[in-house]
Amino acid sequence: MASKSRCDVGDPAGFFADLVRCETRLYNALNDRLRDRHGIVTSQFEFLSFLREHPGARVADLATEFAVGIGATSKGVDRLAKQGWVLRQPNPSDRRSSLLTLTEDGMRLVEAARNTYTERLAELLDAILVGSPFAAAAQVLSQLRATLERDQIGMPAG
Amino acid sequence: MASKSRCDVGDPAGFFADLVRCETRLYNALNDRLRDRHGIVTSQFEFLSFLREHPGARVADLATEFAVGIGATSKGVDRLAKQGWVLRQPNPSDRRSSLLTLTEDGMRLVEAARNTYTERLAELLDAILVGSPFAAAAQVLSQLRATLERDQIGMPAG
DNA sequence: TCGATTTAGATGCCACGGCATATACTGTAC
DNA sequence: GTACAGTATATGCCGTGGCATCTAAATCGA
Repeated sequence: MASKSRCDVGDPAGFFADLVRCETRLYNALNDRLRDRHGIVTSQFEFLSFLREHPGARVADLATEFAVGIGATSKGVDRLAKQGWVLRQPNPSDRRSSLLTLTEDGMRLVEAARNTYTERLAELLDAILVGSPFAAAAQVLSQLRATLERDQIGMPAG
Repeated sequence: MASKSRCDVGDPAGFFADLVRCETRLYNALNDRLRDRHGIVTSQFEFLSFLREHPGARVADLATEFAVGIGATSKGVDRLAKQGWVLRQPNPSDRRSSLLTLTEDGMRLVEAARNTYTERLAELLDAILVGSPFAAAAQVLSQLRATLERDQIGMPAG
């Protein structure tokens, strides 16, 4: 029902519908588990995780990575800072921006949450990982993502 | 970078990250185009489109389909009704619920928006549809979606 | 038939993102 | 150096969703 796959070109609408539904449900399921165990939601985990891998990143870097508006990103960082997980340090080479780093608490949190996240995600995707052309799907999504990012498609205004 | 694809099981986290990023950007891009041309956003188009294909559906049917809370769905339907696109008709066999249908205006709107939607989506996915194992990816997503829906994973509370 | 449970949906409060705008700083032209 | 365009981000207003709660109606049990 979902993907009718006409011969030439596939079914973009069906593909996209499946994409959105999967994303929604997986995101919700991860939210539940992360909130339950660590008191954060997936979007917060993603911010923290990015900062763990990119210490000293700026607000704009987060906004670009996640295709979220700068304003929303700024507010999100504010909330993480208010919880004592993220530190804004003045940027010596540009006083308009701050360099963001995880605090000790933030580091501990993201390490713990990462286990939960990885584990839950493996559970959720387990059924699909075996006996499916999973690698092909991963490659398609990876390539699609790269194209969208290269062309800056879907970046919000603010 | 995105999907490192270990041999045995793939990279669930990378797969999911790509999934979310693609969904975000495609959704944003469709929002822009639909808002510009028809004054609605993708979530509204999806509701209207579902009602076109399922006249007489109830609020709970929309909530289940889109994995959105019942409360939020009720409010969304309210807004569509306030615009004169959706009609709530009393359900003769259960007075707690209403049967939802599109008005004439709603039908005209969804027909027009569907062209925009399909066309823009084809543009966005065009690069990926050629020269990629697209069918395999579609199949993986379709199967994943079916599994998540069967197990009612990721349904919000309200 | 009547009370208890369940179900459908509506509503209130809150968190969060989009967008527009304001603010502070930077680089550039003169 | 000073005005001016550009950049980085912070803030305010609004729309929307989650969750908890409320009501009405259906269903179940004795």
